[in-house]
Amino acid sequence: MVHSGLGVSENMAMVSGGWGNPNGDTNGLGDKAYLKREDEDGSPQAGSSDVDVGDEDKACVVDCVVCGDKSSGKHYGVFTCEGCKSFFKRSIRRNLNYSCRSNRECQIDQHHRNQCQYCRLKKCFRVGMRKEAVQRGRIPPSHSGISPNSLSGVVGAAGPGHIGADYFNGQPVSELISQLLRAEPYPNSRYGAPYSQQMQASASGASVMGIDSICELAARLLFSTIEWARNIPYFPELPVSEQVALLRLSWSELFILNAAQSALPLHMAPLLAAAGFHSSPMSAERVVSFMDQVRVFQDQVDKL
Amino acid sequence: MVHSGLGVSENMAMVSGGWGNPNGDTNGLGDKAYLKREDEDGSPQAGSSDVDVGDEDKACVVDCVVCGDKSSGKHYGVFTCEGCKSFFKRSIRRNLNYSCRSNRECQIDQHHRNQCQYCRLKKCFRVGMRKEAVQRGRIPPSHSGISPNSLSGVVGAAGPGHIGADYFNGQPVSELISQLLRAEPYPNSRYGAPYSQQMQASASGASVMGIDSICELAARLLFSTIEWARNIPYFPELPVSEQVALLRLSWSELFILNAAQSALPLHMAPLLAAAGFHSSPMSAERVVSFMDQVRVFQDQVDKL
DNA sequence: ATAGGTCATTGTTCAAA
DNA sequence: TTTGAACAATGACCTAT
Ligand SMILES: [Zn+2]
Ligand SMILES: [Zn+2]
Ligand SMILES: [Zn+2]
Ligand SMILES: [Zn+2]
Repeated sequence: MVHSGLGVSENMAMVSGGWGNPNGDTNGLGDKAYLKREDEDGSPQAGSSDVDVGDEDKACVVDCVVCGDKSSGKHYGVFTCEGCKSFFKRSIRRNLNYSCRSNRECQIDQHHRNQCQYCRLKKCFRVGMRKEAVQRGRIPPSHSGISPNSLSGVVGAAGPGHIGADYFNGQPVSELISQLLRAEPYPNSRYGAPYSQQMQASASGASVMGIDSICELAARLLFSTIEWARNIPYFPELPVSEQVALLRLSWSELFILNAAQSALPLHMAPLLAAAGFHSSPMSAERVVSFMDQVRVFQDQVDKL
Repeated sequence: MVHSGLGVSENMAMVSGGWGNPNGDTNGLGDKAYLKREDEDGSPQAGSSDVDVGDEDKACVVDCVVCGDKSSGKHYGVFTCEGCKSFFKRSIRRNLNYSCRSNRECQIDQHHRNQCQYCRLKKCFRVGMRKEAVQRGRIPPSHSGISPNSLSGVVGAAGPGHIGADYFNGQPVSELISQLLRAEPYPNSRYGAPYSQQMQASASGASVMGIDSICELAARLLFSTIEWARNIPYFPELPVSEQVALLRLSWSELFILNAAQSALPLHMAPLLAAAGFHSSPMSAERVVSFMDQVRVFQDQVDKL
């Protein structure tokens, strides 16, 4: 990899592109200019190659145009270091607005680049970094934040001391959370012991539940959900008609959530497989009828 | 179909999917392209894609069937862009398994194709990209590196550091290996094209094969296995009674190996699930009978 | 024409400041 | 919380058959 034409500088960007003009992008057509591998040697006429390293045999590295640190290639249009690259990306992604406590003339170099974010971003734009080259995030943030750690931290709010002053409807929030935790069913109370054991055996691949067991489990889970709702703070105070209306609207979502919490099989294949594993002989009509019900259930799941 | 009060506007569509675009999008074009409804059933032969803007009669260029970007020709069976081509190749080569953080219904277009790898690969299969077309990497001109060490133990006299000098029954080992390679069936010859595509769609979760397709596939696989045996060196020279005896003793193992090579579903659940997905009405006796056969087959698999 | 490969430039991650 | 070194993914351009 010999980048012969190393004479790239801020002047170069202005001359060659013309589209270095930042805001005026009329956006005529699909501008997927990012990733496009540009031709080196943009303008052979550049007789006055300005800052070019005169000895291309010795130094193939180019310094960061923003801060002078060692660059790791071109980023968003110009040669920059990893730091300026990440700083620029974060600033654009989150649309951050900085402010300078001085005269907005802070000098940016490797050792002072973190002194003033405003002037650092300003220099990023000045040297030609293109904000439209910053793409959007690829993988959405995995909101797996319901880890028990976070819960315990909130529940133990009495300890740290700086929380606990919040009230909701006259009750401290910590007490409401405690009520919600108490409403949470015990792991083995939802299903009878024999069913829990069957589920574990099934999960380990030893056996598969039969149709009757699955129906029984679903019924128990539904009752457990209703019992859970009756323990939610302020829920029992509602008129019964409202309680029923709320449950009718949300029972399916609650069912799926609780099933997921209990590792109940939700997919088509395991449920349908159960039909094949019935130990006692069963009428063919019963099996097919069960399958139809499973299919209807799957439609409900898909709509969530 | 309830989901009444979600109040999702087109601007907030992406946000509801779990990823909040933190700011006003910097890409100037306010495209609502993701509102476009995807249709595209499993007919890959549909040369006329849905994204044409009407001037397809004039423009010979065809857009990427997956994301709508400029396509650079047919890749793995359909017109795709370079990005989707490389993405598909990487996914198949490294056997990558993605997961969707949303409802597995992410819209794939040029600007959002990197948002969800699961849904991008799913759409690749939906539009008919064939994973068999992804080769194993550049085949070496002479002969690949099937390590002769394992064979050298049987053949004996394996000098370290040289190959090609070993003989077996008067034939060079390299020639025998070549015969074995030639005996290997082509990826698409084993099943008819429609069945291969059904298998892909099934693997991607789009649909599930029916009972008839599975039985047909099993029969084709069995015939293919016998044809393969007939091309093994020295096998045809055996007496026919010996050939039959060998096949009777090993057909089940060979069947499982070939099925694994072709990613044929082997587990109970997918097979039994097929019984629930038969589109045309079928007698209940037929379904139950199929399940019994699946159970017998599973016993054979367990004995391996 | 369509396989495969390359690698600059994007993305993300996560200790350390 | 912000920074930036390290690693992975993407895709425009290229060669081979
Ligand atoms: Zn820098
Ligand atoms: Zn400043
Ligand atoms: Zn594409
Ligand atoms: Zn998705």
